[in-house]
Amino acid sequence: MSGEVSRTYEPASIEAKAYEVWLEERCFAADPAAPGEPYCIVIPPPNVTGALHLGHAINNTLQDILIRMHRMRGFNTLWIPGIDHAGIATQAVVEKQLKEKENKTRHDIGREALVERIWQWKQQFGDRILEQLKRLGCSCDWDRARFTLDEQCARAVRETFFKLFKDGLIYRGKRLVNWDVHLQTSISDDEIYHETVKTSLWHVKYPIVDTDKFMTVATTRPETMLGDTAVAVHSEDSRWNWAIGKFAELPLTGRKIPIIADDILVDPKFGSGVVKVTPAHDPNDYAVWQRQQGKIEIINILNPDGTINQNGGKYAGMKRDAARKKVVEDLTALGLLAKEEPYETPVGHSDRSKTPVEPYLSDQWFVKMAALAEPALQVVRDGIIKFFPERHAQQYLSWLGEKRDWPISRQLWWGHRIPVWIFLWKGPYADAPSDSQHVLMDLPYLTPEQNRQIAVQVIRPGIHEIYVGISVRPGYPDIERLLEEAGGQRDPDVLDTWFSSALWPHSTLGWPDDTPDLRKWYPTSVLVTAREIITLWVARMVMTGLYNMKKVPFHHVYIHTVIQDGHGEPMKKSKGNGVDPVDVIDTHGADALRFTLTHMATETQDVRLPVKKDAQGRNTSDKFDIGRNFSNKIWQVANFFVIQNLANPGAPGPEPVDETKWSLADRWIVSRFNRTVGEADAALALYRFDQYAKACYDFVWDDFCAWHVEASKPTLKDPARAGQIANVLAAVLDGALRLMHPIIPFITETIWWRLNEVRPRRGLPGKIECPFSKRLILAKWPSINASAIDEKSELEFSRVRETSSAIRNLRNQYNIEPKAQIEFRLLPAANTSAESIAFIQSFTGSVLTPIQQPVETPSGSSTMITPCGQLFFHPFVDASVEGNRIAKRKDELNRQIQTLRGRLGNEAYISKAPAHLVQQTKDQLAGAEAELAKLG
RNA sequence: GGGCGAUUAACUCAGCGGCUAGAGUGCCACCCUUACAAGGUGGAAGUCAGGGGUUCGAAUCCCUUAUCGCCCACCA
Repeated sequence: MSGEVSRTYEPASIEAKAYEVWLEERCFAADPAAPGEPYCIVIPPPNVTGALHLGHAINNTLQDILIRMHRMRGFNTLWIPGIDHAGIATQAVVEKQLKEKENKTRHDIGREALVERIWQWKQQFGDRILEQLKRLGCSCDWDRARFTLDEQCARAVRETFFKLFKDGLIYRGKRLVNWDVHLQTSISDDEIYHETVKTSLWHVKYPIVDTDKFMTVATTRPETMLGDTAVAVHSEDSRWNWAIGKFAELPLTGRKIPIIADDILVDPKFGSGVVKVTPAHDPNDYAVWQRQQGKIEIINILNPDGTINQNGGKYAGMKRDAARKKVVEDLTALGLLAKEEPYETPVGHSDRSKTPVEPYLSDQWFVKMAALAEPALQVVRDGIIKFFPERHAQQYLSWLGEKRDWPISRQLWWGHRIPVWIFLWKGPYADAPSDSQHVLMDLPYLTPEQNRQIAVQVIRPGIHEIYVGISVRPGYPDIERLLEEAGGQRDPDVLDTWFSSALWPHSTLGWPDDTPDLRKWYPTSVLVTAREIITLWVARMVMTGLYNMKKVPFHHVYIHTVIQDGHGEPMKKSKGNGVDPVDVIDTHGADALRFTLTHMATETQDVRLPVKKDAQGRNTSDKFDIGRNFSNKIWQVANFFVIQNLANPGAPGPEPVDETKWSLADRWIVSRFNRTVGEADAALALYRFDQYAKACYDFVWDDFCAWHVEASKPTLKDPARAGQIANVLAAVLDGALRLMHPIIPFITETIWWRLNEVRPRRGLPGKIECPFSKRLILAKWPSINASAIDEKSELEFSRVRETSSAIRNLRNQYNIEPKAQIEFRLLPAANTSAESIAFIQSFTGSVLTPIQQPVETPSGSSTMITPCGQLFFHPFVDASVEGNRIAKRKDELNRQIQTLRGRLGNEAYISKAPAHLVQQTKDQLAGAEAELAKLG
C-alpha cells in the first residue's frame, strides 16, 4: 500500500489527479433545483489583458475557501468564473502589436478588422487565465464561465442602457477628456504619466475696459488665451474685487470677457491674484464654467490633431508650439507681455505616444448619479450590505456621496457599442424640445409597435443644429436597420468597461431573463475584492443591482490584503512586478501557495513578498516554504503514521469506541480538535482567513504531530489499547482533513481517498463525527461537540507539556545524548496523576521515581521546580552548569518578584484594578517566592 | 492638499487596555530517535517608528512628527 505513495510530498503528482476527479464527477457544477440554501460568489473578472499575478491568487484562493466551506456545510453553492474585456487596456495591447508587427494603425485596417483581431487575442489569453485558476484549484462552475463582452452580457448592457435612457438617467454632455493629439484618441487617467518640463511662466497684461488699468495674469500656456472666456479674481481681494462685473479686453482677439469672482479657483495669496479662465482647455477652468452656469462662454480652439481651429482667428492651422511662439511675439510687440520667467511644471504625457496630452472638450454620454446613488448609500448605511473590515464602508460612502455623474462613453472600438442612433432634428426650431430632454415622439417610418421599442432624447451640440438620439431596446435589429436607412448614424463610441462589469452579479445569472439561476442565487452572498476598486466597481454594482433587480447584489463585501513586491509596491500588471502563481505552484505546490497566501490574509496590513528567481527562471519566494513545509508535515503524518498504523498487517481491526480506554492524551486531543473547529468557524464568520489558517496549523503541527502522535506511539504497541488509539487517530485525521480542505484541497482530498480505503468507517460518536463520503470535497463540515470539551484534561496535559519541556531544556544544557535515559526523583504536585508521569517519562526519555518527602540536595545534586512537581537529580550534575542554571533562574524570579511587589505596593492598583487580577498577582508572587525558597 | 490604513525580532506578519510581547523564516547548539532533515529538541534575538498625553496599568486609547501604501483632489 505505502509503496504507491511517494515518500516525500510531491504536489505535482497529486494535484492534477485530484482536480481531474472533481471535474469528472462534476463536483463544481451547480444546479438551481438542488436542495440547500443558496450560496453564490461571482468572481471579480480579471482583465483579459494579462496573466494573473499573486494578487489574483489570493483573491481567488479566499473565494475558493468560502465556496468549498459552504459546499461542505450543505449549501447549494455556485461560483461563477469570468473575464473582463478591459476596453482601453486590451485595445491598446492589440494596437501596439499591430504597429510593431505590421506597422499599421487601427485606421489602416478599420473597425471590424481590429475588433476581429482583438477577439482572436482574447481567445488565446482568456484561456490562459482560466487555466491559471484551475491550477490554483478553484472550484468554479466552468460551464457557467462568462465574458463581459459575450452575448448575454451584451443583452444585459443593452437592456440597462435602454432603461436608463428611457428614464432620462442618461444624457449627452460636454466633458474634458485627455486627448492624445498624436494618436488622436482619448486616453484614460491611468495612461497618463507626469513629467516635469522646463518652460516659462508668461505674465500677460489684460486691459480693463473703461479704465486705464491692466490686470496681469500668469500662464504657462499663452496660446490658450485665444480660448479665454473670463478672468477670475477672489471676491475678498481688495486689489481686484472692485473690478468684478466689469470686462477685460482679451489681447490679440479684442474680445471682451467678463471679470468674475471665483473663490475656489483663485488663491489671492498666489501670484497676481488674477486667473485667466479657459474652460475648454483646462480642467479647473472647466469646473468654473460649470459653476458659472451659462454666465460665461466656452470656446474650443483646437482641432483633433492639436492644431488651432477657426476659433483661433489668424492663428488657425498652426500647431500648438508654433502658436505659442507667435502669440508671445505678438504680445511682446503690443507691449502687453509684462514678464517672462523660467518655470518648471509637471505636464501630463500619454503613456502610449509619449507626447503631451491635451485637455479636449468633447461630447460624451453620462449617467446621472443623484437618483441612483441615494439608494446605494442607504443600503450600506442601513447595514443591508456590510463591509469587512468595516472601515472600508467609509470610502464607499464618501465617494458615492459626491454623486458625480458617471461618464460612460469611450472613444474606442473594443467594447459594447453605444446603442444610440443620432439624427438631425427636422422639425421647426420653435417646437424643439429643450436640451437633454427626454421626449415622447413617434417616428413616422416605424410601426406603433416598433415605436414602443425606442426612446428618444434631444441632444444639442450646437446653437443652430439640433440632434436627437434614439435608443433601441435590445433584440430589434430591424428597427436599427430602419433608423440607419432613415439617415440615423450609430454613435461610434463604446461604453466604459465598468458599465458591463457593474451588471456582473445579475448578468452572469441570466438577467435580463428571469432564469432559475437568477431566482436561486440572486442576491449573491459575498463579494471578495481589493480595496482599489471599491468605488469603480463595488459602488456601481450596488447601484445597477438596485436599479435593475430592486435588490442588493450581495450582502457582504470582503476587502482583502494587497500583495506587494519586496519594495512595498503593489503587484500590478502595469508595473510589470507581478508574479505568476503558476511559478509558485511549480516550485512549492498549489496547496502551499494557497496556505501561505491565506495565512497572510490579515485584516489591516498589506503584505510584502520579496521575490527571487530560481535556477529555472521562475519567480518564487522562500515565504511559501511555510505552506510547503506544512503540506509535507501533513503528508508524512497522515500517510506514514496514521494510515500506516491503521493498515499494518498486525494493526488492530476496527473495534467499537470505548472511551474508558482512552488516555489523557486522547481526551485532550479530542477536546483540542473541537476547540479548533470553534476557532475556525469564528474566524471564517468574520472573514479572518489568517486566523483560520493559523488554527489549522497549530492544531496539526503542535497539538497533533508534536504531542498526540508522540503520546500514541507507546500505546499503539499495547494490544489492549491499540484499537482505541487507532479509533482516535483515524477520527482526528478525518476531522482535520475536513477542516483544512478549503485551504489545501489537493493534499487533503488525496489523503482522504487512502483513509477511505484503510478505514472507511470511523468516528467517535458524540465527540468527532465522521460520516462517510467518497470525496472530501463533498464531505460534511466538522461540527463542534460540546461534550468533547474537557477542560480538566486540557489543564493536566498542558502541565505535562510544560514539565516535559523543562526536562528537555535541562537535557540540552547538560548535552545529554538523546538516547541516554536520565533519572529523577519526583515529589509530585497535587493533581499529578501516574498517567501524567508516564507521559513525561516517554516524552523526555527519563525515569521519574515518585517520592513522598523532599530530599536533601547535597553538592553534586540539584533540584528543579515544574508544574508537575519538584524534581531531584544528581548523576549528571556539573557544578558550573548547575550554578549558572540556578543563578539565572533566581535572577528571573527576583526580577519577577520585584515587579509583582511593586504592583501590589501600589494602592491605586489594589483599589482600582479588577479583583481577579489583584488575586492573580498575589498568587504569582507567592509562587515565585516559594520557588525561590526551594532553590535555596 | 483631503480621507483611510500601516510602522512590533535580521525578514514576513500576529497581538489592539491587564500573564515575563508571539508565530513562521533566518541564526546558534545538539540530533539522520522506527511519520517527517521540507524534520526533532533546546536557545539567542524586540526602548513595540520618534515625541507628548490619558490611565492603577499603554504595543494597544488620544494628540503630534516622520516615513510608506491605497483612494480622491492637484494650483494659474
